[in-house]
Amino acid sequence: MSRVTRIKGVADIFPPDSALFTSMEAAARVVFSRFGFRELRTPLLEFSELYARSIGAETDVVQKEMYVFDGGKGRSFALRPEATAGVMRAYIDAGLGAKESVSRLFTLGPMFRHERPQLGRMRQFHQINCECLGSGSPVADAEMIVMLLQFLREIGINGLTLKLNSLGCADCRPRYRAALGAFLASLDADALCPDCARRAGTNPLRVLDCKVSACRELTLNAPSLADAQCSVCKSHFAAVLDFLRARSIDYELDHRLVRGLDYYCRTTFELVSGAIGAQSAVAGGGRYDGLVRNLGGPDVPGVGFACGMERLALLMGKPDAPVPDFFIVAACADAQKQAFSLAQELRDANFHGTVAFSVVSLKSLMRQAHKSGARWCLIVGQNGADAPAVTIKNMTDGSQTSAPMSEIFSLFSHKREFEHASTQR
RNA sequence: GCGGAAGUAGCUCAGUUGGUAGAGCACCUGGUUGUGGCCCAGGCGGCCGUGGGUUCAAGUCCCAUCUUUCGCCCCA
Repeated sequence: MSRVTRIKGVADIFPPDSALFTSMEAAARVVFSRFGFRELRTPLLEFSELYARSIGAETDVVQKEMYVFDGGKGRSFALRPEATAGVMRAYIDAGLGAKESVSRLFTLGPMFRHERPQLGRMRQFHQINCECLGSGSPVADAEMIVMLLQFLREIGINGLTLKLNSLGCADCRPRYRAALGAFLASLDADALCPDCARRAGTNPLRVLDCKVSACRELTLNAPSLADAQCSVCKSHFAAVLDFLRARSIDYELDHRLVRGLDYYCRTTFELVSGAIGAQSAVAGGGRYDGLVRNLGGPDVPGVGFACGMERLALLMGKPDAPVPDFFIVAACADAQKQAFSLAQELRDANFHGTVAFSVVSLKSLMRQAHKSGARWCLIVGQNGADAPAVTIKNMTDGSQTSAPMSEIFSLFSHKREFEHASTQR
């Protein structure tokens, strides 16, 4: 019989990693709610158009990486490749803009992109996402970054590099884009790498963060994005930096930090790690002031970020496996029913533990008990058939005591006394 | 879409210029033992990813193909 297989790029998350994901989600809920953020759960499925209009029809994410399929009635559906667009759609749908001046929302869950999988990059991956809609204030930008760092601290991740840049706004960025395009066109035709030669026409800003050293040298003399910005953008960015310095937050200005999603403007930021392989960006975000209006909603500004849970998990310490309170073995097949019932009584009293299923030798069962890591092993029905007795063995020091079945529950419930009594023997 | 590496026991991997398929862990049985742990012995377990080719003979050499993985690209 052929074996069923897993789709490439999707993962089964087993312990201990599943515990990492659970604790990440718990920490996100705790920290973000301190900042007044509420959890929003959006669908995994949206009309493809949503992403073309928000992320950008020409971006790699939309053109090459999105899972698109026929939704019937001539509509095209897509599995969400990121969360921001869906949150904007939900915000508009619910008319939140008319109900509150500022909306603070977070969402988390799986995203889907058809890429070649590698370390820290899956086709189904998981993100934690925060969006603050309704304020253009630099305080909102700074608060996002502060909140992100506090969340990371909460899950034990420190020492990431915060990179910052400003992309300008709808007024000044097109001017810069044109100037940069003209500069790139003035270079030798084959001076840039093939990718950049293509990008120079489609998205010249992306040439700035090409990793090929030749391209980087050529663009050293390119017009400066910072200089080209209007005074409003400049003072906005200066204010953001000011707030960060007020909290002694270290950052690096990186004028090559150009986000690949078209909707970003003004502040963009990224947190990178040198310890998790090639996919070093752990979190990224920025401001997207025109986005809601472009999707047919009110003209509200917004700022947000996303962080990749798989990449965070690579940076987190592995948690200790939970230690069960007890492990029960039946000394003979006749005792299985009593072992089964005793285990359930203990679980009703909030102990946690397991029963050995197998009917192999007692020696083998005891080996399993040791492997389980349980502090106590209860051996049922060992002392003859007449009186159902239970031997309680302390797995740490090997001491043991026997008692009738009827007394075991109270004995075990008062574990402290029992522990004390067992050391007396 | 493009590169590099790797597919052998349930798991981690050895396998010499081609010559009968190996170890450790895990599992089972027995022995030993005042921690039924540890330790010792034995047992169970393999279409050597798949399909072709060369050869008296292929895990080993050649070709194809699939899968996994690390990169490029892109992104979190």
